[in-house]
Amino acid sequence: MHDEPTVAGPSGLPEEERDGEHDTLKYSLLGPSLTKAGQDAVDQKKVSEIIYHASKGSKFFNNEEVKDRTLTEKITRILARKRQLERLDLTSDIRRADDYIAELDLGRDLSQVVVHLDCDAFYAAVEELDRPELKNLPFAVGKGVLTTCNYEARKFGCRSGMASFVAMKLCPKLICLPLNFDKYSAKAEEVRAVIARYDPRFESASIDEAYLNVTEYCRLHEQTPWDAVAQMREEIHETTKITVSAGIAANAKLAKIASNQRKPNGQFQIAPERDTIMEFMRDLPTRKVNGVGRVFERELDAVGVKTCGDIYAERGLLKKLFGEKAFLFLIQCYLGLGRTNIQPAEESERKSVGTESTFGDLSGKDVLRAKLRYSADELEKDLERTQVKGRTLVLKIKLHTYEVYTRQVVTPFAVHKADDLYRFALPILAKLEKEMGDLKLRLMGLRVTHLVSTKKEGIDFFGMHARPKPPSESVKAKVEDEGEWEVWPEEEFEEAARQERQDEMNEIEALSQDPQDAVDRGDDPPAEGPTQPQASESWFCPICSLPQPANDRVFNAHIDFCLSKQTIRDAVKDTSDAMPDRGPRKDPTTKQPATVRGRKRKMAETRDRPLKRSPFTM
DNA sequence: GCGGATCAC
DNA sequence: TATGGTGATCCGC
Repeated sequence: MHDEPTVAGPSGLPEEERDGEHDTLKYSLLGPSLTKAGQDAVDQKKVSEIIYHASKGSKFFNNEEVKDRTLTEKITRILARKRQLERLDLTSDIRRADDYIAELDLGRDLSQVVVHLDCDAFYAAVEELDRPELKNLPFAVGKGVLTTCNYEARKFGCRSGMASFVAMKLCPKLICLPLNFDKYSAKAEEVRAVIARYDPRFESASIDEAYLNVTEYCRLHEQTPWDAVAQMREEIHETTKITVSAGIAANAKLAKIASNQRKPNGQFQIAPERDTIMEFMRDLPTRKVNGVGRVFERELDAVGVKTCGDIYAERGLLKKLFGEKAFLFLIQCYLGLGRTNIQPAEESERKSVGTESTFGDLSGKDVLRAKLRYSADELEKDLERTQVKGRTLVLKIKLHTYEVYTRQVVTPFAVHKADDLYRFALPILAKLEKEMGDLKLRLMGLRVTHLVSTKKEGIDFFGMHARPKPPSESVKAKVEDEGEWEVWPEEEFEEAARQERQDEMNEIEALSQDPQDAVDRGDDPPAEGPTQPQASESWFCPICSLPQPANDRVFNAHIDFCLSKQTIRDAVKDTSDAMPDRGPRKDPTTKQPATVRGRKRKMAETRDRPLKRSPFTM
């Protein structure tokens, strides 16, 4: 682990006394999965050196260096603030912290038995079932970057998230397999079928992790949690040939930590007693807690908090150093508190859908537009699967230097068609090109947020047709009291949706007769004088090619106005001129048939999709 | 609300 | 030679 004395990183010396300029960087380069199992017997110092020298000089490395320096500076500021605070009277902060601690401790719930299940090296384990000859060979899943690797490979220091070529330096015989998501999903379903017998309301945390509340199960079967979990693990292994590790505790946070203690193929219980829990947390490195990553670990380490027990001594400072949320989170770590309500993910919880892809360094306006078009096409597919559209569109780019930028626009209507995604994202890209000169990119991505459902019908697992959900109230109003189980007629739905979109366009047209009107409606304070386009500091609208003032709001207002003047077809034609080597596109107003396959995929995804929870809140 | 940063897996 | 994709949250502005 990282407390190996010879390894760089949070340990030993206080942040400011550490001499080796690259110690923190070397620690960082070890990757985010240090807490994962299988590394205990590995010489981390040696691994660190190999990674460091394999990476040195690369653009990736240079960017990591920059990030490391930035973090070091931030930590310097944190320490300065800490010294400043320590000269002040903190008794009231300490009292407030103590009040909060007392309140939480009083409400501590030890009545529930929560289990965290984690499949061991899941993707690798699934691959191994198909190819038993891999059993005792070091191998990994994932090209370019390892998604996971088996324990044989971990002996060499290989880890998930590691670049393949680095892993090959550590383990020249490493075999890298391509990903087979469908296979893993299918196997995950098998595992879930078993665990559902122990808690039908289990919660999928990811494809290979789940939380269960087995309180009821243990009561009904008069079984101890330990025995019930041992039996469940045995049953999972027998029926799926997959081994899982488990943590048993009074809440999700502790169960998660516990499941890491006896990996692989083991289980660990933290008794539901206050003193046992406090004792366990006292010596637990902060990094073991879900929500504390490499950065927060370093920051905490710098202020003298290495374990959860160390949090108490600094309780009067933490809020001012790290903010309210982090303070509350840390106090809960100190006390070993976490949520106890375990429940299945709900469909409605999704907040965004996006795609991104990495390619070799690319530049050139046309090439980048082709990439943007590709992103739009990919996103359209995902939006169809997930049955949503979004009112905000986010463009993400990563320069060849690994610097990341995101820019977003609020679209005049909720978008999901590739043509719309492309058209509304294009001005953002054009703007970035204006801002930063010709871009050389290694990644581009698109995401929509502020989602609106486009679900036409719900089909439950018995094939029954549930009441459809129209795209909005305005469309819904057009239909009389439809039956509870009636299917929304496809054509009528499409027509209504089309009409709604046209209405929205018309509304924009009406509101934007003069771009200045749109500007005036913005919530910027009124300018001193009317904003006139200034040729010297202007951008060019990618649609009408006229110069526009270099002001975000004005520019966006103009884009809205400009787009609203055009028919969709015109805009498509317009953009396709800048797009060589692309085949004919379908008419964007044409109805897309909802395929049976699409629906099946959607349902599978809905079940697979984990419920994302903030580790900072209960 | 936006953009950067962090985190999990 | 070469370092991922998806989604969420938090913070500072």
